[in-house]
Amino acid sequence: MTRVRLVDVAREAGVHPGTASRALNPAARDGVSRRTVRRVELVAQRLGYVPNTLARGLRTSRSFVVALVIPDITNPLFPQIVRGAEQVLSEAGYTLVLTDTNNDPATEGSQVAAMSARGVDGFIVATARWEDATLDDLAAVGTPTVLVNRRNAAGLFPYIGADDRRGVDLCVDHLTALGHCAILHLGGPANTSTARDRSDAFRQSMRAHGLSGDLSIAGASYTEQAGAEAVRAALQQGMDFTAIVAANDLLALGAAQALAERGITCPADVSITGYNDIDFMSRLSPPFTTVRVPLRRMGELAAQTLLAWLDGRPPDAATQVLLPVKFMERGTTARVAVPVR
Amino acid sequence: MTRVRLVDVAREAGVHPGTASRALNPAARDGVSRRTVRRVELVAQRLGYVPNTLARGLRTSRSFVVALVIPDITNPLFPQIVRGAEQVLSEAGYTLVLTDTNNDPATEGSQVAAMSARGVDGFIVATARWEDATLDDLAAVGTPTVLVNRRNAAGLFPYIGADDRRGVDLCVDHLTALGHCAILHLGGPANTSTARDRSDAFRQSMRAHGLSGDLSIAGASYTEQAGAEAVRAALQQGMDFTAIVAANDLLALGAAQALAERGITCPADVSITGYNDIDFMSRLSPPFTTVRVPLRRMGELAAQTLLAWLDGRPPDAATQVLLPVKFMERGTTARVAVPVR
DNA sequence: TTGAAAGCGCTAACAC
DNA sequence: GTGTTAGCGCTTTCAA
Repeated sequence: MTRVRLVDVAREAGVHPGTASRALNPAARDGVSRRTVRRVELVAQRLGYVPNTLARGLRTSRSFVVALVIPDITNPLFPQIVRGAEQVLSEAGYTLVLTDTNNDPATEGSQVAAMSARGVDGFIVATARWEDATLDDLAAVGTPTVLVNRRNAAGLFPYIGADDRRGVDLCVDHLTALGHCAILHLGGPANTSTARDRSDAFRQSMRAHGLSGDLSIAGASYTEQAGAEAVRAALQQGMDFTAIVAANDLLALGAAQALAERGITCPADVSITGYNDIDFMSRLSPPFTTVRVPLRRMGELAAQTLLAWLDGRPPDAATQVLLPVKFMERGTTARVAVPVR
Repeated sequence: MTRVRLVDVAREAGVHPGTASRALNPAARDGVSRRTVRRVELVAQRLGYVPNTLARGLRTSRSFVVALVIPDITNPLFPQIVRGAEQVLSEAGYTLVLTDTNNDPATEGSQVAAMSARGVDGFIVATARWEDATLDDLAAVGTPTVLVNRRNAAGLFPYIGADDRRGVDLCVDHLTALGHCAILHLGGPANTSTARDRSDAFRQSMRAHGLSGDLSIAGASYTEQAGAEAVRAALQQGMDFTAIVAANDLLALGAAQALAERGITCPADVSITGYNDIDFMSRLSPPFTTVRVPLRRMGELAAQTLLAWLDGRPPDAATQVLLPVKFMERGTTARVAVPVR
């Protein structure tokens, strides 16, 4: 693969490999005469020398590789995070390895192990579950790790997320202002912090409005299908509601679909709010009211936090960054015609 | 990072490191007694031994890493391809590094160089341009490389794509059957094979129907914005058409937007076909008629082709796989009320 | 300022 | 069958 080695450059430049190494390393260059540096650089350039990162890594035990662990790249939420992280990392000379765990904890564990064996310098994890053995292992070993999007119970790693408390507040405020009182919460899968945080926020928000926050169901995963199934079950049970606060856009889409199957239209009969504002939410039919989360920025910030750590500036373990969110009203939420009850 | 080394395992098991290495390597295990194998394996397990992939790679000059080069992960086209490739690769024990070139040839070149320095075993490239210096370099070095989605002029690498000739035929057939004669082609950026192939196909298809295939414009990139800009310019020039065959879904979306700005609605006034059938195309407002391309399958096949190569079964350089496509009529194409001209 | 030498953790050719 | 030895390409003490 890599043809030209450092030895070749050194021989050609008439210096010892050690010297050539120093000349080419910005950090060690000061101990080398300007003439030598220039000569070595010139030869390296002419020969097309490309340092072998593996060998360097073996010696320095730094690989300049960061692993990003995500649950499902086809969920439009994650490409934004990936993009933000990739940008920051590659600018800093790091390479990003992507692992898609397919939402499976076992896959996640083995992938993380494989990455560790590869000697990645650190992890950005977007798959955190509330109880997460993989993260516990990582914490035990002390591998630099930053959580993004989801956090875990242990709280041993810095976390870059969004202000879900506020996001859900905005949804509930908006719906109650439109006259809704019977609001159903369509939560995310248990064992994710996003489900917990948003569902807690929902309950508190409802109580602050003097309403019961107990009308609540949960999707088995953050997918349209799970959202549809949960709402179908709710309808079958005869739950009564005029609005739904979904914990995620895909769940909201599934909810709308389940309602449509029963001839219940949105927003005429039921108002729905989503969460995240993934691409296309604004142009679906009907367009979806949702909460915009700065996904890209989250990816960037996670990468920056990790880079600082790798650079010898470990973050306070308690670091919890909650980026501001924005309510995106798109007319999918309507005033209640006949307030229930 | 990796704490337990092979030496530790060997010492603990009372054998030489070389023996331990053989015992743990399925390929070399036959030259070792069953008892030794078992003992070494047991010790390795107990100590939690994880082989250092870097060191192994340095020695064997195989990294079991494959790089996937894509232009923009936030374009919904690519996560599908990534997913397919990732699945196949990780099942085969390979790790996937993702590089997002942000549609920039220079970035692409430097990223590929960085990956080469990392000693990746091969590349899957989804960013090919028709004239592509990076690919020429890769070909010169002989690095195993498979093209997916886009191919290049040189044709030195196997290519996994879709049957664009047929896909465009289906669009033109459909529109002409509805009475359209003045059909505009909204092509992709020059210097991509997809733009060339689809635009060639369009011209031929139109001629086969006895129509002129010369009504054609092109987007500067495969984005909504570029599509909108191109169509705005076309309208300003006073181009007359009743239908648009777009080279890509995002271009089609941009086209619809530009038309809407002028009060031209779709499909009432103008029919549009997209290409790729990215997620959500079916649920936009209006839903989009488009051509479904088996993106995920393309990723899988590209990965399989590369793996076979890395496994010593190099593909015929002329390998060009064109997977079948499917026309997705969604009512966004309407019969012409008053055929133009 | 530069050269010499050792070694990161592993594997593979060769010897016993 | 197993031990010995050499070395992948690089960096980094230690001497000179």
